[in-house]
Amino acid sequence: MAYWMLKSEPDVFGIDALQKQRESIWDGVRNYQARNYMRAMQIGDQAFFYHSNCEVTGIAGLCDISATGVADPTQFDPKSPYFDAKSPKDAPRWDTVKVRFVEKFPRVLSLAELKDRFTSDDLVVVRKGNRLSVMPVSDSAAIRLLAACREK
DNA sequence: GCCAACGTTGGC
DNA sequence: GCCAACGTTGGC
Repeated sequence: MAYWMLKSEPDVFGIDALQKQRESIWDGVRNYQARNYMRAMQIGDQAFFYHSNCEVTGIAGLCDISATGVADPTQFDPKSPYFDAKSPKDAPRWDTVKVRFVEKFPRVLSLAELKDRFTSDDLVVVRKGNRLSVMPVSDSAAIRLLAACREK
């Protein structure tokens, strides 16, 4: 089982929304590196849920991957901001995964704390200028992260 | 294939 | 709102 980190703006879709819905398609990713990571995901992998662009940025919860190889429907929807006219219907350019809620942490582990406790080699998300919305997390970093996230 | 211009992300 | 970082686009 592998670990990942998924970034989202909580005003658009945050850990509370996922908890309510239980499961959701992770749509709207339009970056090839991020897509390639999603293509490498396996059912049962776990992903840290990171809140970006908000009051307290940091890790808010945990989810797992419940489906892989899902074509992102927004790429074919002309009304969607994520519409991609160049994506062939028979070979969708943007596929994604479904995620399931696992847990919400007692508090958000802030970016400042992450920078305190982890180096950019441990965790891509603390790297300055990092804009990737889907990132791998090594097993060893994931174990340490889980423990840190569950502290009160 | 290079690179400048431009748009977007995201922390602060 | 500012700005650094970075991806994409398009002219050449």
